Amino acid sequence: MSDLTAALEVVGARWALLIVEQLLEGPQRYGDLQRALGTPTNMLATRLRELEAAGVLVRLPLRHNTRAYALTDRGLALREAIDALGRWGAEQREGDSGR
Amino acid sequence: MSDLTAALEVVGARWALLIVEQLLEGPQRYGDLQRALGTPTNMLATRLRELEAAGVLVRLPLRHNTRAYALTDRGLALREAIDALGRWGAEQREGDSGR
DNA sequence: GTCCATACTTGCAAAAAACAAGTGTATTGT
DNA sequence: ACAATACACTTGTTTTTTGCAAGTATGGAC
Repeated sequence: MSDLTAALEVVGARWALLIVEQLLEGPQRYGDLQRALGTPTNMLATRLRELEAAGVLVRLPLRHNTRAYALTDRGLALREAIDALGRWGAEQREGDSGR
Repeated sequence: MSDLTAALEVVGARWALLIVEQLLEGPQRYGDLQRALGTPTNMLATRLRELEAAGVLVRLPLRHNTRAYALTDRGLALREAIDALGRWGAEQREGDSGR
């Protein structure tokens, strides 16, 4: 199993990288993520559970029954990969006319 | 739609990035990819069609009924992102004992 | 106590992926 | 000429994942 396979097992599922990208802007609550990304609520709940289990993020209890999701060091370390993919995606769109 | 979303629309599907990673080592034939990655054959065919349509790779006819798949410039430009994800995946595995 | 917000869960349908088997074309061996 | 083999796929069918809609649990605010 390659290093890339190992990475994709954790963040290869749909929505996973988008959730991490959103959290790179700072800790956010469930509803914030949902509104920002448009993720179906059951998928968001599932992904957050998996990413927490993988040590990418943690739940921080706020007041009442609310909590914030925040990236761990491991999660923050995805910034480089996310930026690289984002740059590629941007280049992609520049030359769209040709396709 | 963010740049990351644009990128994931092209290479976010299962197997897509693994196929590109494999082709970073040079043009290869269908059977080579299948053996190297263990991809189900119908999925491999589907992904190759999609990646070709997206301009990530091209089919090069060899002799007879064989062809090689080779990355375009756009495909080669994924190297940075793949390397970054691979490095993250490798770090991930170093600290596995804790989970 | 009623209303609202937040953070989910549950049930079901649709889409995607995996598995298994088969097809068409050319090549090699006899 | 004919059988056996290689290559690049396609075609069903089952299983898994995703999406949609609705409902539940908890904690204030009024």
